[in-house]
Amino acid sequence: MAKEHSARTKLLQAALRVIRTKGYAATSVDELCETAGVTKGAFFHHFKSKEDLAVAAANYWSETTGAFFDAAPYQQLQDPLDRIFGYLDFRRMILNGSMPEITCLAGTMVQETYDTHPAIREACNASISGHAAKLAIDIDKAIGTHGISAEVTPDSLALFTQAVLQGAFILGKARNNPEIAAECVDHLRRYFEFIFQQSPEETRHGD
Amino acid sequence: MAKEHSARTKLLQAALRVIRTKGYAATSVDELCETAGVTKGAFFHHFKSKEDLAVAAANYWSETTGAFFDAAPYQQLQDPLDRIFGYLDFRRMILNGSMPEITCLAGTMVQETYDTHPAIREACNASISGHAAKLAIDIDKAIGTHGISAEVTPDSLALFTQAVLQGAFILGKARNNPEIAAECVDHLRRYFEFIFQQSPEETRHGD
DNA sequence: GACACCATACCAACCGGTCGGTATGCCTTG
DNA sequence: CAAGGCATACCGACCGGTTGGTATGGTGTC
Repeated sequence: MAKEHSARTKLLQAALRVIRTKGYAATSVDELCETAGVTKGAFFHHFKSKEDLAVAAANYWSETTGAFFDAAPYQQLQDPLDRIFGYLDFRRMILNGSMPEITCLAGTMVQETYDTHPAIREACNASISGHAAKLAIDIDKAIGTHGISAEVTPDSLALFTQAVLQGAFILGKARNNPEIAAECVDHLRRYFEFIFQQSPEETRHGD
Repeated sequence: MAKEHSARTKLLQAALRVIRTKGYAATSVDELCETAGVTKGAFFHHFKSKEDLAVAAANYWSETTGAFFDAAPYQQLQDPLDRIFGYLDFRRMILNGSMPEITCLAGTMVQETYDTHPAIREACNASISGHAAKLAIDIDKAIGTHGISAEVTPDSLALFTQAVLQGAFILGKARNNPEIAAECVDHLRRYFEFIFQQSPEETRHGD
């Protein structure tokens, strides 16, 4: 159904790049077609509307990023707590690049569509909440094996990590500098160290 | 220069409401005029372009929110650390309302304009970074009077609070529920408690 | 009468979406 | 295997409506 270099896939990849750069509303169908190197006819053959493309792009985003994190090296660690810190260090490490490359499509789109395009909102929510749910599993296990000092639920804490990341992207965009995003992840990591009562020296830090 | 019910002010207030609901690009000049109850002639008399309106709206946002937080009751507290927790509890308290009412104009606009409209990006950055700078002053004082366990800078920590808030808004929009935003502020408060070594019972909690 | 303030009429460019048509390949039937 | 039948993939001209922006003229106030 989804060959590698079909017009549909090229349009989805173009959508990731363009929408992350200028948002959903400012992205025109014509520009998408030009970036993908296909015609308008191809666009409306595969997607019944611009909104439909946005939903498909959010789902495509969920699939590709899901596979990306599933294949990350930290997933091989046995201890769930190690995987959590591995995840945080990994997220900090991949903050290298330009803003359109490192930001989240779902977070960008949902900002301007949550009230006007329910279908897009739901697809973006599935992407963000689904990603958090995977992390919540490890958090739950880590609480079971390592204990915890504060009363926090795995789901709430996992969603908080996504909030920090989304906010870090906004700060990075506003200041035109991804560095601040890395600092935010550092704070987030320190919060996890506090919660799981680890000294900062006990685990290796990103750089 | 800025009478209370002038066409200019009505347009700025309309911009806050509409742009926070559907974003900058999806907001048309016509809709802004209709919402404000003025004509297009008035719009282009006061603003030389749509982008100019956006910059003015971001500055208007900085002014009004700045005055709002300056007048908040927690500012009367003597201890800078009390003011910090007062700020966090206040931010949590004002998370009542619909998403367009409680979200940040600057954070919403900068997402879709950072790469294409430098003037808007800079105005949004001034709003967010300026707000953080005020908080950083109290953080700096609190570190001086109370000490601190981890090595964090006031600026970095203040910006982190803004990242959490911005991310909390995105989560709230994605899940169509402001409640998750409040939970994020709870986590943020706990992080501050860890950093300043306060037990959670020592200070009064929001509700 | 100069100026700020605003209303009305209008424009060219661009928008999302439609439509008639073509190229290709697979399946079926003889 | 030849031919018919049909589905998928794609093309690009075209459409009505909307866009940000302009041009011009009126009206109240100093």
